[in-house]
Amino acid sequence: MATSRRRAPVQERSRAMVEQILEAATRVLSSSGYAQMSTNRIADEAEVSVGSLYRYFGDKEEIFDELRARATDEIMRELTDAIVRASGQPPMVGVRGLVAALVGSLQRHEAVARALVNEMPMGTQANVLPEIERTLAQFTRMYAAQQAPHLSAAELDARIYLAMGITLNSCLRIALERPPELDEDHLIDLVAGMLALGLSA
Amino acid sequence: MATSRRRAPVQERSRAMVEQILEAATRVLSSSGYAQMSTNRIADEAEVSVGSLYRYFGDKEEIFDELRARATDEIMRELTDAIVRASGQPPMVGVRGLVAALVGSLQRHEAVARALVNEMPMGTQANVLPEIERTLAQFTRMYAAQQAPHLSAAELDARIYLAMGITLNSCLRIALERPPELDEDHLIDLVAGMLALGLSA
DNA sequence: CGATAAGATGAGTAAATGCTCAGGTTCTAC
DNA sequence: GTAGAACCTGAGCATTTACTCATCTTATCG
Repeated sequence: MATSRRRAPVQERSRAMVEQILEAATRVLSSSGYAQMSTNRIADEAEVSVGSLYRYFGDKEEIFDELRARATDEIMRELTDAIVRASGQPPMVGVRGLVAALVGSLQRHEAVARALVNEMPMGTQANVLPEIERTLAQFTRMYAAQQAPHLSAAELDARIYLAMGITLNSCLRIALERPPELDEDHLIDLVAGMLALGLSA
Repeated sequence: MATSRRRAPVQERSRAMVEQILEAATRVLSSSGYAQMSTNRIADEAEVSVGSLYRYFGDKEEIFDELRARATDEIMRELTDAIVRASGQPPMVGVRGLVAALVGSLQRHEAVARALVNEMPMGTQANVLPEIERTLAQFTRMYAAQQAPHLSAAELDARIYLAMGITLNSCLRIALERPPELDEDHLIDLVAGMLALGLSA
């Protein structure tokens, strides 16, 4: 096991420090991007020594991993909530709710989302946020099977593959870089509409 | 002008070296990604001294810029060809031709495309390959205005915004990371269909 | 040929980065 | 109170990176 030198904080003092470090990391990430997110810089920003940082994080990536894990958890929670709410509603309303939930979640985790999308080594958007994509794909498969039962399995796979990319990409763009003259709600409507049409037509 | 220390090669010898450097850079980029694409590594791979490299390229970015410029030029040429061919054909055939051309071009410039999408600092896919996106947007606007003249200007803007993201994202994914069990031509059909529908419906 | 420009070299520099460790402080439990 | 654990510090090491320059070689042309 312990391939990492990471220790778990046990006293309140150190638990607070871990939080400080993660907050500082988010700030650095947000303002300067992943490439500039060095351990020295994070320690500096957190007003903590590098040594302390390395007591609780085995290496640089573990810090980012923790940020990603936390963001993913929250997004997943909001997404599954949206899926539950969607199940009781007419198809289009449900899909729209999902898209809106995803956009909102990504906005609330801008720093991490941006880093994942723009600057992470190895990983087109397919490999980004894999947990989220899996959950989304599961819902999409169910939805498509219901709305378009005439499609073959291979056909379904192809459409889901495209729908995943389109959903993530569109939601990311709406959340992170929408030009102010375009209305957010309307863009969400359009995406939901295209997805519903593209999956079943 | 000369904010860069770059010299232009005048003898055959040095022109060949510049090519060697660019080829080596592509190889490094392809095998290890943008972050590992250091000047020392490129010089090593090209079997050329760092000093020589810096005689013809002001800094690291200029090397990548040259790769990008060359790739962009070729992709642009293929794209404008496809647009010309599209103009004589029925709408759906034209759109399909464009999508196919883009996928093919991106495949032929895998290393650069991958670097641009995955690892370049600052730039979601909207800002990637801006020249290409501009040309594509121009065509799309024309197409949509013809096929769906009833749409307001704002409505058109919103749809083009989404269509650009979807087109680039889908083409990149089809070109760079399509799972082998999904048929490329069929995916292209689906994308073209969704675009046509999404733009006018 | 001989002079000058173009080309090529690679050890070396300065800065940045990831990470360590010897040494000190604070907390906890008996 | 005191031993021992948990905690914290920051100078500094090893490595990597972008980039320079003194020095040498090759081409051009009158």
